[in-house]
Amino acid sequence: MAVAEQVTAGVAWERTLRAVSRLLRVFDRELQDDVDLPLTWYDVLVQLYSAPDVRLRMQTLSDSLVLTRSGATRLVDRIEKAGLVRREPAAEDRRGYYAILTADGQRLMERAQKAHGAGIERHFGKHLDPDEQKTLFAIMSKLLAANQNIPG
Amino acid sequence: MAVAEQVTAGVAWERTLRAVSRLLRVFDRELQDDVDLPLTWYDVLVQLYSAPDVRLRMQTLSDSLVLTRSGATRLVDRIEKAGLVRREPAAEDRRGYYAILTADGQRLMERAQKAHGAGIERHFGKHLDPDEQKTLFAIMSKLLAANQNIPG
DNA sequence: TTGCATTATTTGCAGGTACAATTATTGCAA
DNA sequence: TTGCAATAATTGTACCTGCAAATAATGCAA
Repeated sequence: MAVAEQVTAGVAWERTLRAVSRLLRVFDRELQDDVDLPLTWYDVLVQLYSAPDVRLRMQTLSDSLVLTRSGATRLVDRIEKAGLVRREPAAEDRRGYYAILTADGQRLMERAQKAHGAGIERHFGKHLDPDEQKTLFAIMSKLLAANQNIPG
Repeated sequence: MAVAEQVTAGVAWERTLRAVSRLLRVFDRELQDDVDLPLTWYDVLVQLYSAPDVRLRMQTLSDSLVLTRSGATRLVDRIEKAGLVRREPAAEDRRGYYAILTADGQRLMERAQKAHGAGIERHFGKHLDPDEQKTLFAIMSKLLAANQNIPG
C-alpha cells in the first residue's frame, strides 16, 4: 500500500499545483485590468496595509511574501519608484529599513482590495462550501507549519 | 455574513498560496540537489513520460504545464540542448511539433521520479491523512474545472 | 575596547518568463 | 482555386527572480 499512498499524494499535489497556478494567473490578470496593479505589488501593499503603522521591516515583509529577500528588495524598489511605498531607516537597528505605505498607496490599496476580494470570491470562494474552506485552511496550515524552517 | 464569508475565502486562499509557494521552493531545491534537475524540467519530463510514445505536441504540453506557450518553447529549447528531449515535426499537421523524450531523458526521469516522489511524501503526503488528501484533490479539481477556460 | 561571527539589506549577474509580433501552415468560403 | 481568417509554434524584447557576493551595523567574548 505504500506505493498506492504515494501515488495518491503525488496526484493530490499535482492537481493542487495546477489549480493554484491557474488561479494565480487569473487573479494577476484581473487585478491588472481592474486596478492596473500586478499581484506581486498587491501582496506587498496588503501586508503593509494590515500592519501596525502601515509599516514593516524588509525582513518581516519578505518572510510573508512569496519571494526571497533579494526579490523583495527589487520589488519594493519598483513600488517605491511608483510612490506607493517609501523606505525609512529603522531607528532601533540601523542595519534595517522599514517599508511604509504612502497615502497614495493606501488609497490604491482600498480600491485594489475591493477588486481582488471580489475576484477571490468569484474564482475561489464561490466554488467551495464553508466546510471545504475550513478544511483547506487547516490542511494548508499544517503543510506550512511542517515546512516552515526552510530558507529562501 | 457576506463580508465574513469573503474574509474566510481570502484567508483560505492566502494560506494556500503561501503553503504551495513554500512547497514549490522545497521541491525545486531537493530535486536539484538529488538529481540536478529543476522542477520545471521535471514537469516537462513527467508529462512526456506518461504520454503514449513518450511524445506530446508542444500545444498539449504547454497546456498541461504551469507556463505560457512561449515559456514552453524556451523551456523545451533548454531541455533539448541538454539532450533529454528532441523535437520532431508532426506529420499530420506541419505547423506542429512533437516533443519526445530521449533515452537519456527516460533514464533520468526514472531516477528523478523516485527522488521527487519521496520528497512529495516527506513534505506533503506524510502530513495529511487519506481523507484530507481526498478532500484536497476534490477541492482543487473543482477549482481547476471552474477556471479552465482562461487563456495563458 | 578590539575583533569577529552574525544579522539586515542590497547589488552583480545569469538566467527564466510573459506579452506581442512574426513565420509557417491549414482549411474554409466565395 | 484563390484569398483570408484561424491556428501552431517561435522569436524580440523587457522585465522579474534567485543565488551568491558585497556592504553595513550589531553584539558578544576575550
